[in-house]
Amino acid sequence: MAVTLKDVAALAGVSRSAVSRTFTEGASVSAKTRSKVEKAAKELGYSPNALASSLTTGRTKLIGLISNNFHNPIFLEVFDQFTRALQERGLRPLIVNLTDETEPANSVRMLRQYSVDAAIVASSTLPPSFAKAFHDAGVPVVHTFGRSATSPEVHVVGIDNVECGRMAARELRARGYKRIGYLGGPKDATSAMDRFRGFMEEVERHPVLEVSHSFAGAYSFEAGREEMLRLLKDDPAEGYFCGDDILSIGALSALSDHGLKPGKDVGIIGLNDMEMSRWESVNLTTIHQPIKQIITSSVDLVEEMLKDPQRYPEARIFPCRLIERGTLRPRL
Amino acid sequence: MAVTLKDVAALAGVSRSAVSRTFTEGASVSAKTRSKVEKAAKELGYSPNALASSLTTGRTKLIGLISNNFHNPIFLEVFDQFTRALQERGLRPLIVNLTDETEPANSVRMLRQYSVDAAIVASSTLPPSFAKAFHDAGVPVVHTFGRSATSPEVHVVGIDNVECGRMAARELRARGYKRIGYLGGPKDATSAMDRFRGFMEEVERHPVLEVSHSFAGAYSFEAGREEMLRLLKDDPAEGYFCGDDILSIGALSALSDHGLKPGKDVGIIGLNDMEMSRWESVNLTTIHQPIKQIITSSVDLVEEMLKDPQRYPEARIFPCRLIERGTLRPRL
DNA sequence: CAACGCATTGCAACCGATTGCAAGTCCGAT
DNA sequence: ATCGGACTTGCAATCGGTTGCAATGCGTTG
Repeated sequence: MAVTLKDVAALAGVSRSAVSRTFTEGASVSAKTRSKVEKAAKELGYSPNALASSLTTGRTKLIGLISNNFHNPIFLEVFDQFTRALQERGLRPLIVNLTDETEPANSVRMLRQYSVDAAIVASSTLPPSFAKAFHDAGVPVVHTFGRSATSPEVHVVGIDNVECGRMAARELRARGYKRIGYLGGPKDATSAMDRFRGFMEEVERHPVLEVSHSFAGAYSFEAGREEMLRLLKDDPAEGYFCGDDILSIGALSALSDHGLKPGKDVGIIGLNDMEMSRWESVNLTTIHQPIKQIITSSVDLVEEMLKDPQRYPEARIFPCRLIERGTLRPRL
Repeated sequence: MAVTLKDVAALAGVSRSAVSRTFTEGASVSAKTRSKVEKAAKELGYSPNALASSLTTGRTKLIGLISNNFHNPIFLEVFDQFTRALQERGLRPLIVNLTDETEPANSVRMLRQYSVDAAIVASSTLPPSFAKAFHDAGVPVVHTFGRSATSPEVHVVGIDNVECGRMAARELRARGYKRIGYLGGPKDATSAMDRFRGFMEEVERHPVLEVSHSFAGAYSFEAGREEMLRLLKDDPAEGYFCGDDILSIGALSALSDHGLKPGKDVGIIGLNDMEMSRWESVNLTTIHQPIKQIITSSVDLVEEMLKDPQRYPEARIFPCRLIERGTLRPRL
């Protein structure tokens, strides 16, 4: 059915090796042979079978992209950036949607079956052990948005979530909020835990602050909204750090239900600075996470690993910064 | 490096064929051999190389998923559904992000290089000829969200955009809007054209209606907002059909800038019924497109094609329905 | 006990490419 | 005219599996 090396070789009147060589960078072929082959290839509409060649070269240019976050709009930006960045380098994203899986075994097996050159775990909720499983199975891996560590077991690219937690607490305090709350993502998400830890660290340095906390069921609008509705039934705090912009937006929706004005009646600070947070109707004060740089850097790292699979694990942590908008009252 | 058939065969003391056969459904192996092989395989942590086997079987279970719409939040839902549906059937999504490409040649070549079993073009903007290019190159293809036709050249799954345009016009008229407008997606998007056509068809049946139209630069929040800001400078219509929810949401943001209340001062009806449209702060009256059914049906169709590549092309068109929320005034 | 039939097994060719090696070609230099 | 060296080229083995075919072994039957 499909046109193969052999067909081209036959038409061009050369050996199969000659054809192979005209299609591989830096191989030794005369101009004459090359042009004969190219002519024949064009005539037949030949393009080399990447999978067959992977057998001998050991490279597929396939990169597993594993994620479990298909409900947070920020991930549309993430996918866009990742697929672009990979494509620009001639790499092909093979997607794994974890849905509710938290065990790496299946993904590891599947990606090994397809001989991916490397894997990217794009998730702020999965523990380091998840990414480690790929490493242990011999699949080079980068954990993007993973838990930062001073001595990581696998490559990690992302932000310092603990520091972000501190930053949020500092901001709330700087604006005179006394009774403050943390409204985090799922309790078992590493990012939710780390942000919480940093938040509490900072709070505890200032005994005057009164603190409460709760965890939403997911990083999603609905979860944020529901959690805030629940909080509003009791005795809500004056200002909240929501562990993610989409939670914040859910929370804002709950506030509006109760006729409360964000930034005036209740303070909200998010994290991510996603596109939507800039919308006038949202106008969320938030901590900016440099998504684009993180992703570019992740893919750079993937390329480095392809060159040197033994590369010593590295953590690339990017700084975050406050984006002042309308959901926190001004600094005192 | 990796464990191969041969290693397992050696350890189990059988031939390579025997190992291969224990891993292929319905092959003839005795229980004794099978258990020996399984034991050896487990011991070595063997799992078959899907790419190598694809060489002889001609099946990779790789499905190309091609899209150009990474800025419309609806596509997060789309990707989630697609990746899930494919995985459930043991198929693997290989993503192609078209960014700004509109020529199929590159994608076709790439997907052929990776011997995908089939391709799904998920786009409401690309013309039928785009999907046809895959078909012509011998890659079975389904065009999801593609232009519907009575005699399609390739499989199409989606909605009748012309009818949606009519429906929108009918609704605006039924609510007493006289000066109405179409605010569509990009001029060259098939969905934008078709919705416009239906809209105009219906309008022309009622000479009392005064109509205007314009096309946004993209299916995105920013584009919708900008277009509406531009319209508000002149002499805006009383009610608009926005070609997509995300355009509508952009438009709503522009209205709010001008202190205009949707549903009261200006009517807006969208199309898609994405998650966000249900948010209280949005509360968009819109035409629901049954995304989930469309995607499930698309993947079903892919499976059918794998069984019978010569399958006669088919259009599966799903009905849409109005979702009444707050951005259109009540029916007269 | 021999012959038969069937399930199981291994051999070897093949899928579409790459690559080390040895043979062949071409050229200029002596 | 001869030689040496640098390029080209094709052969054949290989990557990790699959599969048609023939051989083997087994139990059963007459």
